[in-house]
Amino acid sequence: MNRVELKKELIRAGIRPSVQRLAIYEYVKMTKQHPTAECVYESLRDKLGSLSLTTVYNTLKLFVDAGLVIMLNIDNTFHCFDGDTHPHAHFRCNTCGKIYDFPMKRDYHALVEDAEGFDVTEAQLYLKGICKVCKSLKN
Amino acid sequence: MNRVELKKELIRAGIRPSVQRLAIYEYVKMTKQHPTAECVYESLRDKLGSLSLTTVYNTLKLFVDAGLVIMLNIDNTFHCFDGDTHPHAHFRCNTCGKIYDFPMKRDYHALVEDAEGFDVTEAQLYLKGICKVCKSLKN
DNA sequence: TTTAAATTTGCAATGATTTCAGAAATAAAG
DNA sequence: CTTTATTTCTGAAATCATTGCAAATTTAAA
Repeated sequence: MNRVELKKELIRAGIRPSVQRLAIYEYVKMTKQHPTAECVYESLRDKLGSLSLTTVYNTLKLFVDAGLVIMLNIDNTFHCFDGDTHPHAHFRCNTCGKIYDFPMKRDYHALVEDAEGFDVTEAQLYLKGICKVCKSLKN
Repeated sequence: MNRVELKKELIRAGIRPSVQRLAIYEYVKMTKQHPTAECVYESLRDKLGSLSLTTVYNTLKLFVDAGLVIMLNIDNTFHCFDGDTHPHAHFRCNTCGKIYDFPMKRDYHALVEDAEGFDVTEAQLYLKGICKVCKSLKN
């Protein structure tokens, strides 16, 4: 997806595409990582003339509220952001800290009983353990 | 489960059952709520002669590391604790903030693909939305 | 009882996140 | 092209759950 497309998405979501917002949106959508606000800030502060960490936080919150970006809470000490809003699980390696995307076979609805009367608007499946790489390094 | 049983559980887990530890363990195991550390502290400080918030944090961490208690990260601003270690999902109401337990039909393994080579030791399914009660209040 | 180890405590420090108020940029109206 | 209103950006300060630390207390063993 190119910058023009991304710009349209922001406008469609009712978000005015300022230079900073577009840059942040592009970064979050394009990276395969799951960056923190700090990470976004560090990556863009040079490319953009100026950028403040507060703006990054505000902007990411804006995106999350608009449903354009997902905020991950898999690590209790900080938040990560994921530009991929399709349903998928997240695995966090307890050794290296890396976060992996895992496809989900079924909708989370298939998992849960007794949800009658409840409006489930959001679901997160968090997995933790040891990743492939760290596991092979041990042997 | 009574205090004697709970005491045995702590000893079995290699945790010396001090007065504070046993009280905290009993509280977390018995309540149907999902209390925060602060909440545990407020509930027990009077019953126990003295108790410090630090002790509550330390003790809960001890229990979590021993696998006796689960730490929930469903709300990004604070942690809740759950004495029920059986696999189940958690629903957090965005309106009233209450956390509900949901039974899970299947193991989380049934959900995830491409987990070969990964050791998954922990899984949490977090659901968010509007609960039954808040939904009915709206109408 | 003495002694050493484990536990608890209170307070200070940490660090990610949020808030604030002013400055700058942008858009809309005249 | 101005003026005006609105939005956006910014750095600094504040917030708040959690942790670090060293002293005080309790427990267990000898």
